[in-house]
Amino acid sequence: MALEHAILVSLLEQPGSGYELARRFERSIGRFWTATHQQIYRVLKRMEGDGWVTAEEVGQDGRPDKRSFSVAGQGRAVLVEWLRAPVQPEAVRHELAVKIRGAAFTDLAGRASLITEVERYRAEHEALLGRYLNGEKRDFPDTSSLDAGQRLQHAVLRGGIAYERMLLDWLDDVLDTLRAL
Amino acid sequence: MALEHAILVSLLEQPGSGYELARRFERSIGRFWTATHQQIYRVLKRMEGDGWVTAEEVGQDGRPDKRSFSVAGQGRAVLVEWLRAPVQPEAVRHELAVKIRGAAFTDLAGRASLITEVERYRAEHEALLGRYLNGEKRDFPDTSSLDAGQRLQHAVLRGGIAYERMLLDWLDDVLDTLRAL
DNA sequence: CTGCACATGTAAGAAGTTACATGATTGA
DNA sequence: TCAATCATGTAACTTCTTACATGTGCAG
Repeated sequence: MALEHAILVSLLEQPGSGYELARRFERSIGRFWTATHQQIYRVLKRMEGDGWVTAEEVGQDGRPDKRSFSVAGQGRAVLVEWLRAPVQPEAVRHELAVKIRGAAFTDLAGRASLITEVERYRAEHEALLGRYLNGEKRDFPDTSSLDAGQRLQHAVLRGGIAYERMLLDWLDDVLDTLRAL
Repeated sequence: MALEHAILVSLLEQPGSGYELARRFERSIGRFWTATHQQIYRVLKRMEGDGWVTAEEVGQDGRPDKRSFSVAGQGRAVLVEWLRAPVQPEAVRHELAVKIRGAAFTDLAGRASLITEVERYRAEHEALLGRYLNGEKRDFPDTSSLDAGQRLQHAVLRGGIAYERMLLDWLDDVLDTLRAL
C-alpha cells in the first residue's frame, strides 16, 4: 500500500526513471522498503495515469532513451495526506526466528547446519553494517551543515545502523544458545 | 513461503486447532511471523491434503467441536529439510521510515502531526516491550532449568526485547531530529 | 564475442488482505 | 439481550514474486 508513497518520496528527493528508481530501491530506499523493477514500472504507470507523476522523455547518447518521472502537484498532495495518517502496524516476517524455534525438532546434524547458517547470516549483516557506516561517512561527514532533508535521511540511516548492531549482538546470543544445546 | 513452516513449528511445540493457531499467531509466534485465521485455515487444509499434518475431531462440551492438528512424519521431514536451507533475504517494509524521509516535503503543521504520530507509535512499542518483559518473567523465571525448546523460545524472545529497546532509542533520536527541524 | 549495465516492459501464478458468513455458549 | 470468545470457513480482490521478453552500447 505504501510503495506509491515510497516512490513519491524518492522522486521528490530526486526525479528519475523507473530503472533509476529500481537502483535506489536496491540501495538507499530499499533499506526500509523493498521493490523490484516490475513492481516499480507497474505502479509508475498507474501513478502517471492518475496524474500523481509526470514523465519527460530524455534522449541520451550512448544509452537507451529514458522516461524521467517527477512528482506532480496532485502526487505531492497525496503524499502530504498520507503523512498525516497513522502508521499501519507492520507485518513481521522473520524467517530466522522460525528456524531457531524449529531447531528444537531436529537432530545434532540439523542444529550444526543451522549454526553454520546463522554464522553466514551474521557475516552478511556485518558486511551490511560496514556499508551503512561507509555510507554515513561519505554522505554525512559534517553533521553541522545539513538541510532538513539530509538530517531526516541521516536519522533513518542511524536507524538502520542501530538495527544491524542490535541484530549482530542478538545473533551472537543465539549462537551461544545453539552451541550450548 | 514459510507460513507452512511457522505452523509446523507451532504444532510441534503444541498440537491445536486452526483457531488456537490463530490465537498463537496473535501472541507468541506473531512476534516474528504474522498470519490471519483465513490464511491459517487455507494452509492447514493444503497441508492436510499433502499429508503434512493430521486432524483429530475433538468434541467439547460447552464449546463447538474442533479439529486438532498434529504434525505427521512427512510434515516433520519437510520442516527438517527447510531448516537446512539458507535463510531467504527478508523483504523490509518500514512505513515509518518512509514517512520520516517524506517529512522533508511537508510544512510545519505536517511535521507537527508526524511528531504526534511518532509519539503514539513509541507509546505502542513501549507497551509491547512491557508485555515482552512480563512474558519473560512469567515463562522463564528460572533460566537454569529449561529444556532445549524453551531455551530457543527464550532466545527468540530476547531478540524481540532487544529489537523493541533499539526501536525506542531510535524513536527518541527521531523525535529529537524532528523537533530540531 | 561475451558479459554487464542501461532501459522497459508483459504474463502467470502465489500469497496476502478484506469482507462476508454462520452458529454455539457464557458472562455482564 | 448484548457483547465476547470459541470455532470454521468462502469469495473477491490486491499485491507480490518469478519467469519471460527485447534491445543498445561499452569494456575486456
